[in-house]
Amino acid sequence: MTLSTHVKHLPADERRAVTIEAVVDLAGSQNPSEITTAAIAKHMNLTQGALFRHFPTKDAIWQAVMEWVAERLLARIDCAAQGIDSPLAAMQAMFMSHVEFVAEHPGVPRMMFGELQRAEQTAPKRIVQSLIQRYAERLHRLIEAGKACGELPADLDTEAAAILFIGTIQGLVMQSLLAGNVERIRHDAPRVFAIYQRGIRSTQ
Amino acid sequence: MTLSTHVKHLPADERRAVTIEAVVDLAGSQNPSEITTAAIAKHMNLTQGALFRHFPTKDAIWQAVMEWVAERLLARIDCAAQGIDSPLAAMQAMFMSHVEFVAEHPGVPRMMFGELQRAEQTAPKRIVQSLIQRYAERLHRLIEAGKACGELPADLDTEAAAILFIGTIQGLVMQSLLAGNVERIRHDAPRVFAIYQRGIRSTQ
DNA sequence: ATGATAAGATAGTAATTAATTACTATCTTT
DNA sequence: AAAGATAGTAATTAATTACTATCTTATCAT
Repeated sequence: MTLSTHVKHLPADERRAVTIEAVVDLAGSQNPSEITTAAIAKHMNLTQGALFRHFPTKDAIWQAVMEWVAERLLARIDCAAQGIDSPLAAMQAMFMSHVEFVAEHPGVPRMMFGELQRAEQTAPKRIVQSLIQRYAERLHRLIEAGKACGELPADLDTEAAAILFIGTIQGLVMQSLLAGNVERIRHDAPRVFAIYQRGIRSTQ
Repeated sequence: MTLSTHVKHLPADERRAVTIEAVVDLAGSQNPSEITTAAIAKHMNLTQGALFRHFPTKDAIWQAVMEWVAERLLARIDCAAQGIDSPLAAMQAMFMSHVEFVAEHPGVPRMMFGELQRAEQTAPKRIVQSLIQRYAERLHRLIEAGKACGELPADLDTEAAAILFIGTIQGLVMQSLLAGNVERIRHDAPRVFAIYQRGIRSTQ
């Protein structure tokens, strides 16, 4: 009975999880700002109105999605960097795991960029801001550690290096949007990171 | 009389120019995908319906805006690089003039990114794609010239270097969206470019 | 001056959107 | 097995959207 394909009537928390999954999925193939509640519902075989049994507003859906993204992305990069002694190697592991995350969920960076663009200070926008801040903190710490152990030059501009780290991934995303090909990200990432790495390592 | 502040009843081509200006302006302070024809008209002291005297559809407005952007941006970077013998110095001049353009019109990179995100192949999206392709061509030529004259290492990954060049600017834009401060771009640009430059110059 | 015409205002339309409603089906607990 | 709680449906709402039809006004060549 429970094994039957009758997957309607999910418990509320599962339904919310499925909703988040649907939004992340949709954002991978269409402009996040054009995702309607009707489209979300259709993608998960539900009626549009039923969504509002689980979320009070559409903004609350976006909030839940961005919370999911923030939690998962930070967990991924933390896990990737864990146990790596060399700060530079840890940064590379962070970069690659971030890129892998983006390749699995290409809608993620577009959703984040889309939220940042909003003029009003909405809840989802604040979540993205805090995510990027926490991300930058991790980078700052690693870069400073790299200076301390001599892997990175002491006069390296920490803030600029962090900005460029994130921008590098944005560049890869833009390239994949241009080519209409998500797979490219995985292919280009090591090549682009190699240049970034030389940029922060080289003295003078 | 013509000197009076009564600037209603503009000739059609001037009205179109003012419309483009209004859209570029609005995109600097709000999500481009949320710019309505009513908002455009209000920003230029016109009624919403009057816009359609000069553009057949809203998409035609975006098309005109993106044509304006493509023309101006390419002209700016071409002008900046002109007469500079050193390819590396020319790239730096391109970068700085691009950043200056973005700082003057912060809506531009967001409009471009927004257009690229659209799933359908619209006219404005095609214009953006062609703009970035032409941009990348110029970068490829400069990088190859840099290799030829010995300013850049022969084994530098040209394509990756071009991707990173554009991504670097995207990173600056994202930072300004985070901080809600456009001025930051001008301040951060030289610092970030310095790292990029070391990345493409350094061998191994 | 005056009439032709280009440009703008006003007041619509149809379609789409997020959200709400009344009602029904299903699960869970006693 | 009855009863209450939870989840879903289908239809409808008000607001917003791009776009249009009709009337009015300004501009300019003659």
